[in-house]
Amino acid sequence: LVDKKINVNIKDIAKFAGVSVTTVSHALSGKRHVKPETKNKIFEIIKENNYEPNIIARSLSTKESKLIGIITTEINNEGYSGVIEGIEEILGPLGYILVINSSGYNPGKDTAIFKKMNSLFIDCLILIGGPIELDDIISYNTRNIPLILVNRTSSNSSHSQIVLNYKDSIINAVNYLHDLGHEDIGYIGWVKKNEFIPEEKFRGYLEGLKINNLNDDANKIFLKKGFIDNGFNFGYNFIKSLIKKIKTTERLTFTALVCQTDQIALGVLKALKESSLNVPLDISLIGFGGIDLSEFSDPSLTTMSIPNKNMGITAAKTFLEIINGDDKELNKEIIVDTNLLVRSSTKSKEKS
Amino acid sequence: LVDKKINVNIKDIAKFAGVSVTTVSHALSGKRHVKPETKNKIFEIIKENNYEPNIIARSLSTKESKLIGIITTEINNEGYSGVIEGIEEILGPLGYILVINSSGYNPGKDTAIFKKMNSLFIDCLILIGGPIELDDIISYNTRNIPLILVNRTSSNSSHSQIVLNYKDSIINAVNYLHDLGHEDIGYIGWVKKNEFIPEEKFRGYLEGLKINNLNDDANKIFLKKGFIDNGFNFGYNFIKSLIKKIKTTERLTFTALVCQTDQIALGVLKALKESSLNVPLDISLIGFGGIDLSEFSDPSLTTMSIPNKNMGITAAKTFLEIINGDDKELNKEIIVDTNLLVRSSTKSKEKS
DNA sequence: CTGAAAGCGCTAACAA
DNA sequence: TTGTTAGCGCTTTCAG
Repeated sequence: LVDKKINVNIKDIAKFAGVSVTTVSHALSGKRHVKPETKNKIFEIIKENNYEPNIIARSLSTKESKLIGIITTEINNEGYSGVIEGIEEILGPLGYILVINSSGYNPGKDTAIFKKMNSLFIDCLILIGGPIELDDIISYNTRNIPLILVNRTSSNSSHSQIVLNYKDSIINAVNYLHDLGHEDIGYIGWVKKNEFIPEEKFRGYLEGLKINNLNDDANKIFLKKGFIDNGFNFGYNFIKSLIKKIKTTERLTFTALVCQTDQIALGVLKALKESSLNVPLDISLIGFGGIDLSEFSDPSLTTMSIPNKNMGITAAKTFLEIINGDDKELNKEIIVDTNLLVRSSTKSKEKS
Repeated sequence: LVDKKINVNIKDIAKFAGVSVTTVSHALSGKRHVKPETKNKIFEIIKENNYEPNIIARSLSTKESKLIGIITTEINNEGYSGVIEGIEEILGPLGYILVINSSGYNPGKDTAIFKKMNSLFIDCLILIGGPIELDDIISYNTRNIPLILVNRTSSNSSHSQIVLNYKDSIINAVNYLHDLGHEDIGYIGWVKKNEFIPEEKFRGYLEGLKINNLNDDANKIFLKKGFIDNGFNFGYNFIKSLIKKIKTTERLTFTALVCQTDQIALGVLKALKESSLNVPLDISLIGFGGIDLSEFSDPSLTTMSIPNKNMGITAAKTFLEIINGDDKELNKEIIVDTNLLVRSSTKSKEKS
């Protein structure tokens, strides 16, 4: 199907300009001086013929590609596409092209993708989300390109990472609720082995309680063991069955609830409303993420917002620093903070 | 920085196996018979050495790449990343890798990106969103790869397209509102020269009125000329100033409003609520898109939902049909329908 | 059933 | 300031 007929190539340009391919190559790259007149003529001919250097051939020769590999657990994820947007904002204008594949949550899939991308001579691999395990990928990194993790951590140290301060973020959330006068602060979420982020958030909750001289109480902690694939439903169903169980709504063990994600918070919100519980009058709710949705729910959600696009920008800049910098430091770690967005799902608890 | 040290290559494998590179190549591609024992030995050695064929070198030779180029106006767009998700779901398991760049709304940028991607020997270009203009891209398609448009149309015919039935969708929306008893159905949105989709939607509105024997009334049509960069704000501000102008809310010219996008609808909704107008009691609202947000607003939004992921899946399958099919048809057109999602922002108008 | 060798379009070492 | 040429890792024609 595809025609084998090719575009005009460097040899053609050289011929038209009456110079050697080397000269054309150097006129293009600027890696050695070319007489201005020659250069001008070459560029003229390039323009005339709409010549575009062949990236593939160049890469085969240089083992570099101006390609940025991105492996993400899911592409259709507001936060992750925000990160990608940030990466592209910085690297796009510099001529980089993004090569993207998603690994789902299948173990080993990311490694398989990376092997392929490696053979594309990508200049950098950015991993967005995913498990702690990274050894395989590192072992296949035969060209020692920079590895940058976003929303993903690893015990291994031969990579850089842009990481949210999950623990402190949740501590801030607890502080904020306590400042509002809440003493009975609950937590809803999930944890899973080898999933760093949920664990870290929960740790923040416990630490936040301690800091505020509050006791952790199993009756206020709703922690599912294992992965949740739909936060909305999880939050919604959880509250529904909780309320069913306690029959009378008087007996809720908490006046404020820290939700591991905005999605969970929104599900919780919906269920509470359906049970005629008012947010924030009866229950204060705080989410995590700052997804678009959180602004438009009713009431709008107070949340710890993640600067996704900025994290992408930071990842891109980190890459540039690594390849341009003097130190060639390969394992930078950059901590990013969330912002507390105070909206309408939290309220001070005055009556006691 | 990057080590020039390379991976094990086909020559190494050939040497280890005691055969020629040709044989290894053919064992891999299956394009000519290789003695089973030889084949087994080759695969054994490949496995032992974690050999991964170099895509770059292969592409340079074959002018094909197993790369799918995607150019989109914006990557961080719920609908578009839904499309991309669908594409990847089909093509990922087949070994394709996505190469993505966004053009913003800069004229000509898509062409520049395509020239680059073309030199990467992408096997297919999928364009998600963007203007009608396509001639430049087509003229640079020197390898005659399939061009597939999603959420984008063009007068040119040397491409395939997956296109929503915008007009009929809006007609359905109008029908639905009329069935609910509404006679005063308004429209809010924008149009712009060379932007097919907004125009087509508006046309659907006018046609819907006609079908239902309703008159189009300039007082019910709120159409901004020119691009809107924030639908929420547009809808919100528009209603705010409208209500300010008419002073008394009694004099709204419509009892139901067709909104060009969900974003606009949500902005309108917010403004109406702030003016103590009840949706759907006072005003019925219908959106377009079916974005996540639309489900969680209060009231939840009745909307014509776009099957984004399915459109991506359809685009991917169209590509496969083109390259595998017998007819090699290069200009398929596939029409996709929206679904009317009846939720809580619309209500029958009984009193008159 | 298998190999040798040319060639894809570019870069860069070496030479001038 | 410029050119010659080998080579990147693969596919494929032609020849056995």
